Amino acid sequence: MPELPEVETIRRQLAEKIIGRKLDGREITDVRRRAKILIFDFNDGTSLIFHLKLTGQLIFNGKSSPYTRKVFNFDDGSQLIFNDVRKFGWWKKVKGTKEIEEKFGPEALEINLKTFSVLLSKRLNSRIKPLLMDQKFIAGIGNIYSDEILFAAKVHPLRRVKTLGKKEIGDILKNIRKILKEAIRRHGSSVRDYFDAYGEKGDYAKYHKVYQKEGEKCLRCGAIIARIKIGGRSAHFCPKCQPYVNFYLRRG
DNA sequence: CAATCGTCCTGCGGGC
DNA sequence: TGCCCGCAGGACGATT
Repeated sequence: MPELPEVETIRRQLAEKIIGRKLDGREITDVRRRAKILIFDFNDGTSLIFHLKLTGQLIFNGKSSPYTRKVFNFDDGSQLIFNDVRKFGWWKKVKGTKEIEEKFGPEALEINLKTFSVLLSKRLNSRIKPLLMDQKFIAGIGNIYSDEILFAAKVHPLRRVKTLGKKEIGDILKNIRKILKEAIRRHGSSVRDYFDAYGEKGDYAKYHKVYQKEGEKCLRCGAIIARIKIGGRSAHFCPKCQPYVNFYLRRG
């Protein structure tokens, strides 16, 4: 479920609520995010890290439910509830976060065009959608936003990197920034289980243009949105706006 | 290096 | 109506 915009929304909300509060006597000094991982730093140098995977929720002063897997009790009586229907999510205490943070590629909202281009040039035979979702390549993008980004950039999800022109690479990066930022502004996409740290839904799903729009008309050209499987995952795209190109095109 | 598949787990919605 | 099957936003490891 949660991709970068959803985790970032939760991070911002929790930072406001829990920095300065204490868990078991240790004070929270910072709430950070790396890729889709949420990090609470404590004043003793330890950290508590979370991955929400598909259905995890972290709700401040929420009420517990049959899907509550953990309740974190702050010293002042407030609570943080971890719900997780499918139980794929996890949390753990660590002494430092360096090792974990180094596993990921650059943050999607921090990478510049030069770095992005250099990284792409090392993966010329990869298909673009799975690559954008590869956290070791670039961190924070999942299935929803990769579909939306590629639609906005007019790039077919199966295109191999070596067939992409400079303009297309620039358009992909521009839309990574644009779409992720807009989604953060809308508090993320509530497709099914996602709720923010206040237990409220994000608004961005209603701006999705291709994700879960199979059979609907493309808002840009009127063609019918298609869905295919790529490595077991659904990819949604407009076959007319995002034509499949299997050879190099010189495009400015 | 690239791609696919199985795996963790539960609920929901479509189709019959 | 009711049941069964396939599918779901993530990510890892094994295999080819």
